[in-house]
Amino acid sequence: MSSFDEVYRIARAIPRGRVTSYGRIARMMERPLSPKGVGWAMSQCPDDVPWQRVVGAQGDVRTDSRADMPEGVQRAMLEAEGVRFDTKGRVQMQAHLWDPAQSD
DNA sequence: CCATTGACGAAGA
DNA sequence: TTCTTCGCCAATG
Repeated sequence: MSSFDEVYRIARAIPRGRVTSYGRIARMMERPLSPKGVGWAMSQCPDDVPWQRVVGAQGDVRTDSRADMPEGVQRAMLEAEGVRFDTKGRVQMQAHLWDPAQSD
């Protein structure tokens, strides 16, 4: 299994309404990638991966910088599954961070 | 092989 | 709290 496949396997396990960060995924791996490595993998993930549930360590939406992706899409998708944002436009990590131990 | 560019993140000012 | 700087690592030309 390649490192990228492991990134996708972990991302697919994130439940609806929960989020995690690039760096956390990096550390969950058997052979850790750098956070940027995970970001690169996510930039070309398969369609069945819930990419919107992966945000920056402080809850930042990072996909708005991409020209091929309309701004606001990630936030809209997350809000549609119940994720709340703070006044600065960041995900309320305290409330939505995914804890694999609970897995729900 | 070298330089540059990311869907990053921690540390310091 | 916001802004810079720097390390990280895979991909691309």
